[in-house]
Amino acid sequence: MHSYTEENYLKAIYRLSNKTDKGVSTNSIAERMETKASSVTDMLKKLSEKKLINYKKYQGVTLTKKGKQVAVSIIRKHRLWEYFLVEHLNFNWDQVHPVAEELEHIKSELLIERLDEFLNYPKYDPHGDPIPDKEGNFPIPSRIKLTEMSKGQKSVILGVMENAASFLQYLDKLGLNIGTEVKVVEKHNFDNSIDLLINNKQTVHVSHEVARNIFVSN
Amino acid sequence: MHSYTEENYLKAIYRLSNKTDKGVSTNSIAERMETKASSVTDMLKKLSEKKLINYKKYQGVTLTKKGKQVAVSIIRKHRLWEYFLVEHLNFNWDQVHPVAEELEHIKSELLIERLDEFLNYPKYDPHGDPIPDKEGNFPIPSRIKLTEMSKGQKSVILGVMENAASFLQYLDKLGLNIGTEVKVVEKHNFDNSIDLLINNKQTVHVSHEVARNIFVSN
DNA sequence: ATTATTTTTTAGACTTATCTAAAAATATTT
DNA sequence: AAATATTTTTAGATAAGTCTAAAAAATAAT
Ligand SMILES: [Mn+2]
Ligand SMILES: [Mn+2]
Ligand SMILES: [Mn+2]
Ligand SMILES: [Mn+2]
Repeated sequence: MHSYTEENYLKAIYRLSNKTDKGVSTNSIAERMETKASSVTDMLKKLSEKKLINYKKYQGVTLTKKGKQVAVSIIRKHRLWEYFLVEHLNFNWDQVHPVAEELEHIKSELLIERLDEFLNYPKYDPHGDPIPDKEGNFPIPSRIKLTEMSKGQKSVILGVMENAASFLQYLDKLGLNIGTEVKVVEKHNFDNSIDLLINNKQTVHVSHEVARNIFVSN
Repeated sequence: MHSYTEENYLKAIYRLSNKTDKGVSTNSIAERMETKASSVTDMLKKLSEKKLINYKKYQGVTLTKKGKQVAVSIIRKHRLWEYFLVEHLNFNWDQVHPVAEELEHIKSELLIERLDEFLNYPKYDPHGDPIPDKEGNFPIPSRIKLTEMSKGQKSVILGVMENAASFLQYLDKLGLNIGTEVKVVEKHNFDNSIDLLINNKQTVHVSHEVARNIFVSN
C-alpha cells in the first residue's frame, strides 16, 4: 500500500492546504516535515505518480480525492488512538501525540473499526480536534481563538492548536484544560496578554502566544 | 534505537535458538524470515556490530544478553497486543497475529506498561503462549503435544504451535479451542491420526499434522 | 527592464535493506 | 583422502528515502 513516509507527507499536505487556498508550496512541506526541499520534490513526484496529489513543477500541490481520503484516514487513526491512550491507558494529553504518530500507521481496517466501536465512537480527541468517522466526515467545530474574546466575555475551552508537550504541560500548570470555563477580565494592549478568571475561581495571566493557541466556544 | 527489521531478525533468532542447542544457522534464519541467505549475512554483521548477537563467520549465531532482552520484549509486546485484540476488540484468535506483527514494533515503554496494567497482567496470549513480564520472565508451561497422548488419556488444550489463520479456523471448525477437554479414543498407526472425544460430546478425527501442532496439559 | 533574491528542481552521493551470481568454506560421500 | 554437495559469504546491483551543491525558474526590488 503506502509507506509510512508517504502517509506522513499526505498528512502534512492536508494540514497545510487547510491554511491556504493556493497550492501547498514545496518549502512549507519541507519545513513541516523537517526535511529538505529537494527531498520533498522527490516525494512529490512519487505521490503524483500514484495519483495522490496534483503536481506541476513550480506550481505547488493539492491533494486528489484519493490523497485526501488517505490523509483523513490517517488523521482518524491518530485521533482515535490518542483518545484510547487518554481514556483507557491513563495517558495525559501531553503524552499521547508521539505514540499516536506511530500507531496511526498500523494497517488494519478491522482494527480501527473495532477500536472506534470499543471507544464508543468518540467525536473529539484529547486536544479537542474532531475525529473523522469511517466515511471521513467530521464536524468543523464552531470555535474561536481565545485572543478573539472581548473583555468581559465568558467561554469554555474547546481545544488547542499546538500539541507540543511543553505547551500542554504549561496549560496544566495554569489550570487550563478542555472544559475549563474562562472569563476575560482584562486585555493588555501593549503585549496583547490577557487576564483570565478560570472556573470563577483563580485569575491567571496568559501571554498572546499562549492565548492564540487556545480555542474557546463561540 | 533498532529498526523493525533488526527487531524481526532478533525475534527469529530467539525462536530458532529454542529449537537447537548449537548456534542458529544462516539458512534457517533466511527460511524463517522468507529472505535470502546473503541478506541474512548482511544483517548478522550489523547485529554483531551492535553487540546483539555473537557471530563468527560460518559458525552460526547466538543472542547476547542484550539481544535476548530485545527479542523477549518484542514477544511481550506481540502477545499483549494479541490479548488486547481478542479480549477487548472482539478479534478471533485467527485474526490477531498479522496485526500484532505490526503493533509489536511501537516504541513506548509507557504504552506497554499501561497496556499490561489495563489488561490486568495476563499470563497467556490467545494461542496459549506465555506473556513475558516487564522483567522478561515467563513460565515455561508444562505441556505436551497432542501426539504424545496415549489412548484413553484425558487432557485439556492449552495452546497451539502454529498460528496460521487457516489452521486456527480449521480448529474452530473441529470444535478445538483453548480450554477444550479432549480424550484420545483411538490412535491409528498407519497415518498417526487420532480420534478425539471433545468435551465428552462429539468425536472428531484429527490428522497427525494437526495433532502435532496442538499442546495439551501434562 | 534589468538585477537581485527566493523558491524549486536537478544531479549526484549516501544509507538501509534487499537481491542475484559467483567465490569460499564446511560438511558429506565415495 | 579426494571428490561432491551444501552452506555461507562476498561482490556488485537495485529501490526507497535522504542529503549537499549547483542549476533553473519564479518573485521581488531597483
Ligand atoms: Mn496528535
Ligand atoms: Mn505519522
Ligand atoms: Mn502471534
Ligand atoms: Mn514483527
